[in-house]
Amino acid sequence: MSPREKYWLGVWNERHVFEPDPMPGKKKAFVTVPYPYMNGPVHVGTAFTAVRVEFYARFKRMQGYNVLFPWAWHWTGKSIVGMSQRLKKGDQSVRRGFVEVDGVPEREVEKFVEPEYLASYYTKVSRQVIKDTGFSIDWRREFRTVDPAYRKFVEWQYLRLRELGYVVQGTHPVVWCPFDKSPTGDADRSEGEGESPQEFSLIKFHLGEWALVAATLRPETIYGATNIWVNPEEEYSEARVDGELWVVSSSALLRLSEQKHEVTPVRSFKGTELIGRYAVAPLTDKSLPVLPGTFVDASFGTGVVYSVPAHAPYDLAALRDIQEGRLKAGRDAKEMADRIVPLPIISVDGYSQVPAADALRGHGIKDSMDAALEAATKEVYGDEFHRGVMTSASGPLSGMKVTEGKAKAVQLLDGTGRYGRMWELSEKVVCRCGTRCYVKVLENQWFLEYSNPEWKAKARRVIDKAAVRPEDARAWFNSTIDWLGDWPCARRSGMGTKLPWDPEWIVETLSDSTIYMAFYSLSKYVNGEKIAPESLEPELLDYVFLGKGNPASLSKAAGTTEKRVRDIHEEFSYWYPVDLRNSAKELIPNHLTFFAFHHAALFPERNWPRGIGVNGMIQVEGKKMSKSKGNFVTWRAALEKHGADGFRLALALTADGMDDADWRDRAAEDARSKVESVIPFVKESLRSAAKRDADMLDAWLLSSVHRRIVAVTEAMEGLRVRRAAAAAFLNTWNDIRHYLRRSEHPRAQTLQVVFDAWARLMAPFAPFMAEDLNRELGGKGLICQADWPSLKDFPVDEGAELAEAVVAKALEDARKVLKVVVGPRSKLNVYVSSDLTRQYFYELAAAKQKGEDVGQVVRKYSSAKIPPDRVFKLMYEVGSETLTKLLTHGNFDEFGTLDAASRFMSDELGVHVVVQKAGSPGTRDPGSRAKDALPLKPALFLE
RNA sequence: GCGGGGGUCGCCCAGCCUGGUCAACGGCGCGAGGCUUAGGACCUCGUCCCUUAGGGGUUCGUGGGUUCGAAUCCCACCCCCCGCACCA
Repeated sequence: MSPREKYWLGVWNERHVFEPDPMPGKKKAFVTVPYPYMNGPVHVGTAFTAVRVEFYARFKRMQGYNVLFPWAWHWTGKSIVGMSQRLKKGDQSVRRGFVEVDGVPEREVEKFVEPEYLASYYTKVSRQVIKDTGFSIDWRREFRTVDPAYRKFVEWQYLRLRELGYVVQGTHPVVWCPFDKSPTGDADRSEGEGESPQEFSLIKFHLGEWALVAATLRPETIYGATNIWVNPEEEYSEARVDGELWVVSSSALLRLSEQKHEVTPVRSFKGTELIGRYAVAPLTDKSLPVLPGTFVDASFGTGVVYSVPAHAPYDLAALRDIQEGRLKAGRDAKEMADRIVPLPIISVDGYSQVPAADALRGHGIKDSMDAALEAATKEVYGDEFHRGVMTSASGPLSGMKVTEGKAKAVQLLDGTGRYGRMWELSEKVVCRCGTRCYVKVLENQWFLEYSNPEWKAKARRVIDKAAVRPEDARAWFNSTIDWLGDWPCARRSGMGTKLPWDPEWIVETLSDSTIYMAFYSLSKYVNGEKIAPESLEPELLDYVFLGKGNPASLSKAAGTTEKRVRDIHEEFSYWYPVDLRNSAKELIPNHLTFFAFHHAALFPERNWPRGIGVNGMIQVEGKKMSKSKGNFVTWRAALEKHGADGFRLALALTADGMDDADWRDRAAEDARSKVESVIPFVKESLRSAAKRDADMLDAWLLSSVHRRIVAVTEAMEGLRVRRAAAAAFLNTWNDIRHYLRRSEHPRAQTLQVVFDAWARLMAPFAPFMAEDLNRELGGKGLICQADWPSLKDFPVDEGAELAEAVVAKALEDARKVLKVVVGPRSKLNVYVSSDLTRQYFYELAAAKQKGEDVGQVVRKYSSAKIPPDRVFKLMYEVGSETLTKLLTHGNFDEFGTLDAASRFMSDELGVHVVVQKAGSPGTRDPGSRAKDALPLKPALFLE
């Protein structure tokens, strides 16, 4: 950190400039960003989202608002615990992540086996980097989501939600890790991302007194079944399942019992025992031989598969393995296999009668261990499912589409009593902890009932009433509200708050983060030890957040004063509702929508959020940022490399709205050098400035600054941060540069007021430099507490703007001419239009604009010898804005303007520029061009 | 598949809502010049094609349409990114 940065941080801190308390009567802005999850250090992505709120906070403060921007840390959840456990187990990749990516010293990593330590370490380093970046945060309100007071707050919230009937219990299949004893979401998996529980059909084949149970996704193919596969190497079990005697793989028993089936094992045996026996299929009553299939995975489904060689590439390949002797089978089994021919029951365009055979050929598959079988299977299943038709060989299904046949088959099978269901994953899923996952049916799971139509309607009204920035995001919110179903809001493991009425369950991490912005009012008192966490009983919180109950008796129960309790309620009432909550767009489908739902449920309408901001995701050098790709950029690393102001400005300039940002080192360096050259530029400019009266050019600069102030203000209100920063920094700078170049003697007083405004415009983005600049300019006090530039000090001067536009246009035309003309170029004659032409132009343009008869005007000025088309064309060319300015400033002195600028134009063009007025006596006009001059379009002639 | 956002002159990107001032802002890169002992930084000019007078031609994913006029409006299509849940 540079000494300058350190200095200003110290000043802001000493003067408590970012520690607001309620100021009744003063307008307020309460702005928030989701607390970051502390399983790692904050990174450039966190910064990109948070800095938008930081800019907005500083902007609003300068506009005279009492601004509260608080911060907190998310510890709730199982990821922190999971990482800690993996480290403990000796997982080197986790360790490397800590050390190499996050930059944690070895001696600290040792202590990360304690999850709380891990989180507290990252909290410590993250807090410091946010402070060093100069965020205008009120740290008095900081908390962690595992703090006792916060737990009390979450308990209160869930008690009230349950009373409202929004928390309900239900049963649900989940991907389950038996080691963690917890559902395993996508992020928790090392294998099998995107897999979710699928419902398989169970079909029972009679084998003596047993039901040999096969699992399938294609029950309609029962009509094409030719045999049954079991893996001779695997262990199978006889067991009583839901009152019947089943035979399935031993591993399937566990899964069945986890899926609410009543399972009592009887005995187990090797798969070989089943080989060569016959089992009877339902519906067709065919006796099918049981054959050895080494491709059968016992830990998938029931470990029993019925074979449909016409339509399943695996089955056909395995059958041929036996028939052609690649797989050793017993003599009986071999004979049984030899008698089997594929039995087609589905026809598909583009395939022969036996699609499986086509697929084997097409993929060059030789045996049942071929890796290409996976793809071949997908292909055949897909085509059959979408385009297949059941043939007459499929009995009652014949003529149906496959999709219909499937439903019909289920119905028929169910009627025989030889049908069941089982949840399964179609691909292998492995938990980060290394354990293979399966589907468990969770009972008595607690849900937030987001499917409730009344709740949905209310949430929708929250969004309708809120300002959503950018506006495009609103449609996404609305479709999310429609789509959202019940959300499991509690789980068994990880850090967090227990459900008060069912302490087996811990409130899930997204579900405890919905209305916590309200807690920032209270946390100030808790941190200041003005109220004890254990006294925060639900009734007291009802008063704090809802104004319900009697503060006198509540304060007594809480062991504090009535005034204290009233103060806390006042604090909440002052700051709430949230004026802006900003997050990255991937939080729309969950957090931000939950935020709307819960406010709708718990708070009266006046406390619903007023503003929601959404930004894009961040990429690094054009690629998605990830720890494994090695392009992970921590906030700390970026800050140290580019300095606080450079880092902030670079983030500001990288993207707007919901667009994804691209973090480029080069761009950040550029931003830094821009910030750093501001003050030298200002000093140098002031040194060469002169004391003189204001002229047209000074008026122009003030007018331009007026436009910039408007642009920055509007962009900031709309959270168009990139646009705002570009206008504040770059465009304003360009205006000043133009002024300096254009003016022979830049005026000190003009520069002083312009620089003063410029410093303020830049202050939200580059606060350190802005403070320095403010001091350099002799400003008293702190710029972060100064007023936003006032438009009154920068009057619009259309005449001056018009004058500059005319000069710029003349220069542009002259450059074009100089570019194409070869030949003499020592002198450029510029002819301003004559009074007659000018009068003609004005009247014609005015007539055209008003839609009046132009012919009359043309006839009146026929002596000007200018075709009206030229005038109309020019009108378009200059644009309605400039044209209107011209027509309303009838006394605009074009000749005077250009004549005064002739020296400047000579310098710019490198030729001597002579400005003359057409029609005045003694005009030198060797090319006889003067007559062609029009207002805003002087004629040119090069000699 | 469903939902959301996008495809602009080498690259990044503005413009699109409210059609004409759009060959199209700004930044990067590149070229020329200035400054400097030199380099860097900084400043100026140029950077679709053609053009010996400010002009012309062809462009804004593709194909149609509306209009005197379309990057901007309408329709169809193609392509890219993101989300799709027990997870922060």
